[in-house]
Amino acid sequence: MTEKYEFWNIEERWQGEWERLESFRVDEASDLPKYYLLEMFPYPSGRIHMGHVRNYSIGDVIARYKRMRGFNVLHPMGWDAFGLPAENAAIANKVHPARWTVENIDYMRAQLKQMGFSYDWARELATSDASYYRWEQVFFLEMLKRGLAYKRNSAVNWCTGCETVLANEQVVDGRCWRCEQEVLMRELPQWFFRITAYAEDLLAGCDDLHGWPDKVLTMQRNWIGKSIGAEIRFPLVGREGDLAVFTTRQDTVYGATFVSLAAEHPLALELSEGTPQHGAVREFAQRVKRISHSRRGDVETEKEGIFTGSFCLNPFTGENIPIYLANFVLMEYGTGAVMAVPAHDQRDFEFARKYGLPVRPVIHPRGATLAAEDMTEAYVADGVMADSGDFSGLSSEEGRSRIAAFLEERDWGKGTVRYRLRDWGISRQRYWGAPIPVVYCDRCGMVPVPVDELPVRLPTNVEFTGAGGSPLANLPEFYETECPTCRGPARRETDTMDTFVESSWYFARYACPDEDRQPLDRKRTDYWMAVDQYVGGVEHAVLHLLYARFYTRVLRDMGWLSVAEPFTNLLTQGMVIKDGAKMSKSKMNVVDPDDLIRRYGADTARLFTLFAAPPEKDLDWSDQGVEGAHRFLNRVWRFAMRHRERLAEVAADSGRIPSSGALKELRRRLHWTIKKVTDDIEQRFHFNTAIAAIMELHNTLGSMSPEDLRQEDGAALAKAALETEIVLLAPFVPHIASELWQRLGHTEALADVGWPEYSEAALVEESRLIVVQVNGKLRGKISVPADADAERIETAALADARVAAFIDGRDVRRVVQVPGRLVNIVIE
RNA sequence: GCCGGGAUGGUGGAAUGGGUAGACACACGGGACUUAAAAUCCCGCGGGCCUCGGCCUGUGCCGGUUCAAGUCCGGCUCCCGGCACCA
Repeated sequence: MTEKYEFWNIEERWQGEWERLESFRVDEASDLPKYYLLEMFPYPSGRIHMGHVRNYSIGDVIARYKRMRGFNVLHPMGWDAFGLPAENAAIANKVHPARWTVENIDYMRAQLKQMGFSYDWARELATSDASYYRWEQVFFLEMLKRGLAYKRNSAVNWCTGCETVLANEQVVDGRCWRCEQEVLMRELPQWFFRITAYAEDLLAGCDDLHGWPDKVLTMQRNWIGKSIGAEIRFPLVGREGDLAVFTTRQDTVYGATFVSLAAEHPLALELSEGTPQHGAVREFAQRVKRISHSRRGDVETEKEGIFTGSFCLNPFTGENIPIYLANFVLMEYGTGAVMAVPAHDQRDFEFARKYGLPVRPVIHPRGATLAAEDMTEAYVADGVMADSGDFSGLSSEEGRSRIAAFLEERDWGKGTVRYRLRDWGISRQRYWGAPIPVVYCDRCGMVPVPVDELPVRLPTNVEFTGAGGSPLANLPEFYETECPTCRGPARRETDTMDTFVESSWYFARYACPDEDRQPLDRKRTDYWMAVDQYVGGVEHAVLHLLYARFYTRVLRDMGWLSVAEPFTNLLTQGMVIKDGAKMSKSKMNVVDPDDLIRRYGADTARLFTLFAAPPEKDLDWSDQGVEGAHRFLNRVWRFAMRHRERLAEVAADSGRIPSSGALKELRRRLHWTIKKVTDDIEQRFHFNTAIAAIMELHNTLGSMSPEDLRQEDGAALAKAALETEIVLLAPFVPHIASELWQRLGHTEALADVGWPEYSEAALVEESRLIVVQVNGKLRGKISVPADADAERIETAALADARVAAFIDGRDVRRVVQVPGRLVNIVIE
């Protein structure tokens, strides 16, 4: 009688074994080369979903594979534990965010253990622990000292209902996502990280990230958005001062017939002072300022503006040109003022036509001349400069560099570079986040909390009502404090940090999670960093991955790390799709990992998610596909159990060349499979084709004749094939593989077994199948000895009966050979 | 609008430096075992024609390069993702 595949017992037993033996615990005292594999840590939302199963299955294959290849593999797991959902749960269910978070972590940790992922649990961390965020407060103070953290007034989304700041993602159609009240823009003092100081470095660093997908690098480059151009100062008419504008098209400056300002521009109101339109200008500016950024940023919004009543001088043409406010000019980019060139910018063109401003073409396409009256849209391409003084006749490109030089010569401006990247706003008017460690004193102003008084802990006795803004701002026990400098009364900062700050350095903390005297232990981070392979969803292509790159540079400059780039290689996995849509509660298409584990086991769940698609593509969920994966594991199990006794009688041997043809084929396939699986994992993480290859090996093994199995050499080869198959399966389905390995009589842990080697010689076939084409079309197949030379193959091809029939006496013009594969006979 | 990525059987997907298109699996059809069902095993499975040995055709569409194109080049169509009034 053969025993059944009782996955529930097997999986529980091996998970217990790995835990008991601390099988995946690592330290720095190892002679093996290090390998740091990391998957993006989860937010403890309650339970794991299929996206997690996929992400962590992919990571676990790589971790287990690298271990078998002889690496000292760091594979940690933790929790991105601060964030809004905990607070919302507190409001809705009257559960404290800390308790909600801890309970979720406990449940999800158990789920991850049930999946059999090979984490070093000794390094587990949760970002909401003071033992984690205290170090973030240390970093903050250091950044403050270096001018990398600063506070300034900034326009924010303000929900009139909840009386709180909202992230851009929380504004839906200009309304609050939760209470649906109107969202307005409001100026509030906010904390920022000066990521823009690293814009050029972050951009240049992209060129060296050869292990990242091009798609992600492109997105990062676009996000940083470098523009090379010039700053030009337009002197104000009838008063002191000037207006600085930024342009990338200084070659069009002779066509600048007005200047447009953002509503937030410091001179916006001043310039209309004392003019009849002052009231109208004020009203316009206020109206525009209140519109949320998402709505103002809409291309469809009609271009609108108002004349300020003032003029400035275009220093190139000597003309006085009007100054307008315009709703499409952004204060955050450039200088908040643009020189308007209607003939060569589509927005300025529309604006000029609407308000009757002059359109003056100063760039002509090669071999043509533009006339303002005939233009129906702006000519935005490069061309030849005209009506541009001494610069006329130059190409746009040449003109740009000449004018930039000319600006500096005359001190009218200079060539300059601008980035779209903005400083990172990290203030959140929220409870469940890391407190920003500063206090405000009436006498001393803003004072950092001294390092030895850290951490500034989150208070626990908090009411969550969902109204009246941040709970911390309503808690005198928290914000009433004394000034560290003068010991007078002071008010504590009640903003907390964006949760993206925690996830910007957790990977470094995994190197030394128990370090309690300093944030990072340079010795240990130097050993483990950078992360050799990072795995996660592509949705983090910009935010998290850019913040982490920035923060790593900051930590390097502060001396905490030696590397500039945190992640050497990046694998972005696709989404899990069912019935044509991403799995989500609202779509009612969620498959719960718990159900899957209960019905089929973790190995089946892992196998299916790895087999159904290559990692970077979206994965189409299929219940029947899961069944299929489960059936395969059953087949492997039954085969091993059925032949266990026979195989125990022989020693595994795949070196010897067996007698029968079928066995020779099995031996060749065995070695080929090792090569195929190794290459698929090593070179491109294509686990689906690796698993397919193992299935093919199993199919060949399974169709072995009873006669071959009775033979000594047959049984020895079968044993080698089965054991190799189990070892190759180990990274994918570790429980069943471990169980079978043990049942086949091995005492050594499968995780410690080395990855199998293949023999190049064993791949060579005795005879090869050569495809014969006539004029590029498949006409026959011939079998030739492996060592046959080209001449012999050609002769054999021409002699093939079917091929001869197609040639049918016609002249052979040419014969093309692909060595060992194909012959193409070209006839007239 | 700009920047990426993609389109291959009924389905998910293979084909890695142009060289047998459809590996592996799912679904489906037929058969074996069974009193029956499930499970398992075997056979078939792009389309069309067929004298059953084959023949023609086929990788979104149109054209090109090549002895040879899913793969390279030019021009389209549609789908997905990101950014989006960035001066």
